[in-house]
Amino acid sequence: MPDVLSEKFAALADPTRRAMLARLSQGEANVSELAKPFLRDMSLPAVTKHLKVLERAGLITKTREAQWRPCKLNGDGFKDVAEWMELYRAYWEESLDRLDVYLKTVMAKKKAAAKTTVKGKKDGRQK
Amino acid sequence: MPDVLSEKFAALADPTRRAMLARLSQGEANVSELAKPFLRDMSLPAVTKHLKVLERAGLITKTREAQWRPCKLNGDGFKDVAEWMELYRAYWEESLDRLDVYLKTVMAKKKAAAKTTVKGKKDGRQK
DNA sequence: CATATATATAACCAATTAGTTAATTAACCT
DNA sequence: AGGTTAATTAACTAATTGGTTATATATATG
Repeated sequence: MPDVLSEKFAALADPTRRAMLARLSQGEANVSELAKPFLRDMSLPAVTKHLKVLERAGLITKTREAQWRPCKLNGDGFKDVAEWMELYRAYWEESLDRLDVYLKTVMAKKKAAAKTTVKGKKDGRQK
Repeated sequence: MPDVLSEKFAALADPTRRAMLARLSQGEANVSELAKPFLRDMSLPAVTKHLKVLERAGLITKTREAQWRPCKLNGDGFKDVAEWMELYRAYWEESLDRLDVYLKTVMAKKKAAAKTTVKGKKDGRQK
């Protein structure tokens, strides 16, 4: 992988790894703790590999404590991803606005329909 | 790819595709317009493939207009990615805070050092 | 209809990924 | 020293990715 950002996005493109991040957002955990929810689906070496991907991407840090390897989220590592996302905020918020507008129109129509119905016209056709 | 979010992150994990999104954030463009900056590095079918990845991930939409295929950003498609990122905002902002605190301490120390120097004590040692 | 332009598909290939099992390292505990 | 627990490394495999070239489709135009 050439650039940092691609490496991070690639690391995030896996539900197991995202679940691990979610777990780590609750606090530090060592490898076997992190592995536990996944050992039905995959082996421990697979978990080790996933953690290595997250570590190399700079999204977590792994330290040593006796035979354990406590991992924690590296908040700093999320910054450039977040920053990249910011570039597109306008676009998804715009579409939130559009949704908002759409919902308002729908509601307005429903209200109007309800009103006419109440008034006895009962012609609820749209369009 | 199983889940939507993984598909989106995977789509974003490529600098060519991110560049295409950047281009589309400036406005609609058809395939050959989008391809132009990359034709030194790759063929047109490669570009088509990248666009398909972005389209399947729901990050762009492609329409038809005669023999052209105008593409545009699908703002809506960014929402769930942004939403996922939000879950971690606290963590990267926390580390922004830590940086901020760190910088403030450094600055405070520098100022203090400068002050004592001005007062003629010229003992600028730190720590 | 013939041709040019814009784009997509097919068939293929090399590199990477996500997993496996088996073996290895490291640290602790009697 | 010997055993147990925690984690990693090695060697392998199947599936996916990102690219290729050659071919095909679709639309506009002379």
